[in-house]
Amino acid sequence: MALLKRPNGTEDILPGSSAEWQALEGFLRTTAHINGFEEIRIPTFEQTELFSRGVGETTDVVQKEMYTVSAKESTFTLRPEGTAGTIRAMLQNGLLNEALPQRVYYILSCFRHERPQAGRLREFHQFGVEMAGSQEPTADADVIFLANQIITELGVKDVELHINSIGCPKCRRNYHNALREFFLPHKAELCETCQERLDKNPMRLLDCKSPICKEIGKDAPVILDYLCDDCKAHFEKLKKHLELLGIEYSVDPKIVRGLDYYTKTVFEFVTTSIGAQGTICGGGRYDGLIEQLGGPATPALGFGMGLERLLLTLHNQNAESLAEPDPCYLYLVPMGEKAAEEAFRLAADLKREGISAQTDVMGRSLRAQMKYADKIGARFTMVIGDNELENGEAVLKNMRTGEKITMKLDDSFVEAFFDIEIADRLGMEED
RNA sequence: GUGGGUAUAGCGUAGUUGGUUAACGCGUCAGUUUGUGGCACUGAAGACCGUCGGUUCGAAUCCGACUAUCCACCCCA
Repeated sequence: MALLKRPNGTEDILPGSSAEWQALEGFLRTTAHINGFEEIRIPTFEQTELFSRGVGETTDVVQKEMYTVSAKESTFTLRPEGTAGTIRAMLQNGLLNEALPQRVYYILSCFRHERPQAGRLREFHQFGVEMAGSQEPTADADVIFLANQIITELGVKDVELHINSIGCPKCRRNYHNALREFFLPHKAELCETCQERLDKNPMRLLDCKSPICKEIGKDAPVILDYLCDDCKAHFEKLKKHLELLGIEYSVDPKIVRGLDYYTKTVFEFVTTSIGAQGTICGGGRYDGLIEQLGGPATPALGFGMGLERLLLTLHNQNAESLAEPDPCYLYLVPMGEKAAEEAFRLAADLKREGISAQTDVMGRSLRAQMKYADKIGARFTMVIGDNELENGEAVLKNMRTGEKITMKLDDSFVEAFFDIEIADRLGMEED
């Protein structure tokens, strides 16, 4: 039988690294909570229209990257991002009728049919937050603070925060016209994609990597000069608050987000450590989205953080692992039928008390059992044979130090071992 | 969707100008007298050399297609 393989662009997270994922997720949860965000959990698939309406009909994500599946009489789409579904859930459950602002976070996987590459998967995991109800730039600073706190406390290096304002629909229209006017005379010289972009989304021209387009675009008009007074003031106040919080940033007028819903503030945390896909975190304000999805006109903003990219960055920077798997604490080594029964029962007693304990299920010799205990990193072992059963005493061996102590095999055993485990854990922390 | 690189045991690799039983390290399993792991030693299992087709007396080796994978474009987290 041929072996079935996992689909292209997906990953298995194996026992060796799941501890690290758990640690990361735990850290994200507590940090989000400290910042006033509570978890929301939403379905993996939604009605396709939610994304075409929310993310934008013309975006690449909607046009060519969605996994749309039909089941029976309906068709659904696997979420390509978290914002649309989260806003939908908030509206459907009336969260915007509660005290504002509403702050929610989520950890979920997203699906996009792209060609996989470094830092880009077809199923990837995202931590994201959304804050709804405030139009104040302080809200923007509040959200960026959380992203910044996460990245700095994880010890990620070589990350820069880039911010920009792409204005409200009004200023953007003016800017688009200015851009078209600027580039039109050079249209023939532009690369093929840029010729298309000129029509579809002229702001993308500024982001092109082709040297010719770059050269032509050098003196192109800058969005920041086209912002209306309101958007300009918003951006200025955001910058002031970032400075107030001691968050370093640079203004990058070339940042353009590919999802249609963004307005005013957009930002990215970018690293150079993981190849071409260096955006670890991206987000911004989307004041029009909630209304677009049929809710009351409500300003909001949020960000998404790619967890694979985050871990990839930490690994490439040789950061200390976030967590090591917790080992087995006591491995019982029985010799003989009777002892095996006793060891089996004893291991169960330990497990009921929350102590991770194992014993032989392979029918192995003493020597082989000791080797196995060593390989799985067991902290302690204890051999139990006929002598031990008779004397009611057994020798506990510390596998790290080789130290041996004799313990009574009566009712006091579990409690006594519990104390030893605590002492060992404390000792480990000191190392 | 468009480029380019790569494809040999679970992992990492070797395989000389096509030539007979495809090699090595790590890992796995068993053992080195049922009384204590790490080191060492002995042995074993494990590969239709990515798939299909072609050239040839003969292909892991040359050619083609496909698939997977990696990197980049595009796009985004």
